[in-house]
Amino acid sequence: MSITSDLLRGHTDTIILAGLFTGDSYGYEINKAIQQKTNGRYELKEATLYSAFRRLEEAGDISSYWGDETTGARRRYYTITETGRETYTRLMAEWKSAKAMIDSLIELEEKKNG
Amino acid sequence: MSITSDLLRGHTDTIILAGLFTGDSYGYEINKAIQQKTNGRYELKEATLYSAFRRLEEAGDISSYWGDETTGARRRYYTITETGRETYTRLMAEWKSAKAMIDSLIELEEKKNG
DNA sequence: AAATATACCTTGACAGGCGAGGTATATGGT
DNA sequence: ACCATATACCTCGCCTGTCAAGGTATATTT
Repeated sequence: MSITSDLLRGHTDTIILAGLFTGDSYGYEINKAIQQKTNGRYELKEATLYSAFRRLEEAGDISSYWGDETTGARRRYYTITETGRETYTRLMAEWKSAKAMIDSLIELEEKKNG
Repeated sequence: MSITSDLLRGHTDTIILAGLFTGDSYGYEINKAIQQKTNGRYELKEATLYSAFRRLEEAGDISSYWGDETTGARRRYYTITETGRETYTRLMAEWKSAKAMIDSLIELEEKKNG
């Protein structure tokens, strides 16, 4: 397992929902976008990516359809649903509170003098 | 699984090392401190806590000894090692970079106009 | 012909978290 | 005397997300 993977764990769904928020996309493209945004420091492994799609579709957060490519490899496009937008909002809020919580738990406390 | 548990996953070791950084402590006390710091919003489950101790001791990040309580339940105290301090420093740095990375991946991008 | 890029998918294993259960000592209430 | 509660430790086995490894297919470049 790579260095950051344990810390990124649990954010996969949020990352995907964020990627779909402003428009439909497909797995390969979403992953390329992630690599670009992180300057190649992070990518979703394919198995992780596609199992996340399954999970999200089962939960009703996204829906999918086959693209009508006449050339090249076929693409399965994903759309974020209204439920998915709500999930995204909730996950964002949870992240903000988790972030503060983690910071307070792992930073060393100043010793209170006097 | 509780709401935040997936987001906290992977931080257990760092939290424990932070708790031991300024002095020896034992499982029950460390967990109480976590509950206090988070105003009861978070706690390490016992199974999680003790399996983390095993992991950290095996890795050489902490060492342990039995307290000499003459009354009450026995306590196993843990000490952070020099290796553990280095691990803590590394995990903190990783957290800072992961935090920035996650933020950039899950926040919605402003549409660039013109 | 072979390598590379695009694009999807499945299987099986691993690791961390955790529910459930167990052990033991001390205190306070009835 | 009995019970609940708090303190304090431990183990077993399951669940879930991640991922290495493998597979399929089309199109382009060398």
